[in-house]
Amino acid sequence: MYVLMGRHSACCVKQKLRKGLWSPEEDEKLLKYISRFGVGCWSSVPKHAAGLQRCGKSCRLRWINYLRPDLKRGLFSQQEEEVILNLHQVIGNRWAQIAAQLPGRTDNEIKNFWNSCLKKKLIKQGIDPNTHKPATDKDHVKDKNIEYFTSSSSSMPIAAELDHVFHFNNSGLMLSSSSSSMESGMIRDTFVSKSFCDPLFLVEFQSVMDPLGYNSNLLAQFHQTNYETSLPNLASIDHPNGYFSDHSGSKQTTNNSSSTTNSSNMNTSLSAGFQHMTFEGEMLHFNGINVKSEEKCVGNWTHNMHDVQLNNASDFNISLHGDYTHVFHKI
DNA sequence: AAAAACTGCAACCGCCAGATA
DNA sequence: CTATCTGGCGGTTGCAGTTTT
Repeated sequence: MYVLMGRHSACCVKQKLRKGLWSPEEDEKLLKYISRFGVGCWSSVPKHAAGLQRCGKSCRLRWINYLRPDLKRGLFSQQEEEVILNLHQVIGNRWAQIAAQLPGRTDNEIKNFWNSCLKKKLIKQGIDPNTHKPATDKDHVKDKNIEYFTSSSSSMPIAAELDHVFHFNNSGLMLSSSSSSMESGMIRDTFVSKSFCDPLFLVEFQSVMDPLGYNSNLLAQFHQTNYETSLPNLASIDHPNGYFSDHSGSKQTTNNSSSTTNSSNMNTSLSAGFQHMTFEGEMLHFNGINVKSEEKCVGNWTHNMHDVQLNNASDFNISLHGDYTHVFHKI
């Protein structure tokens, strides 16, 4: 007989298992089972957990969303909220991946928080929660340097790319940059790959965000360039988790000397997308050149665009919190 | 005070991909 | 190679508690 696998309702009906809210007794039975057999084969739970009339799928969910000892619970902090907002802007409703960046939070919890709170908050602020752009501003986003892409296979929001997109590999180091000719699907695939889930890449946007989630400094900077007609999508500026863009490939002629296209001259462009991140490693790849930090980079970086300065043709500094400077050398 | 509307959240649904037989 | 099994994920539902009318 054909059984629709993976269908919770079908298996529950077939096995005459309980549904609905879990009782404390059931929780206890599940905990007992897990402490004895560990987390693993959920389908065997109903067999081995004495008296627990729940299907494996239900048990798994209960454990992940409620019983797991490392769950944080409680209200989301401002920092967590910002992480969610920024990640959602870039990767959309990929709750599991967002949850991977927030220790102690579950995808379900984040999803609920988004649907019940954050979404409404954005709408209230006149921001389309799908695109993270002003709700009335749907048609303006297009110029030669900014391309927005949409997904044909999911409800992911629009994200933006500029001329270069940088990636990290699984060990947390940046691997390569990609030009704007890159297929948008490739960008997304890269971005949502395993490296993205690396906890080392926890990104926090806490220092210079305005309440809308946009960095007003960056916004201003952005408008100083030739992008006057386009409101920057945060995704194009503050790419979290080892992903950021610059606009070095554009033919800009602003009075800002830092906005030229020379690969060694990357301060403004770099900082525009490189604002606050956590990563580990020494080797990075910026703007088509390899750079090596003077020391191993571990921990959070918080800086704003003004803290990045070019020393000479091959070195640049990033000041951390204004009192510590991280030096990079071209190699 | 009672009913209606709203809200938050736990849990279910159904699809999918990878593993295994 | 195909069918089956399993776990994972995002979308959705339904319930209980709270707020509003």
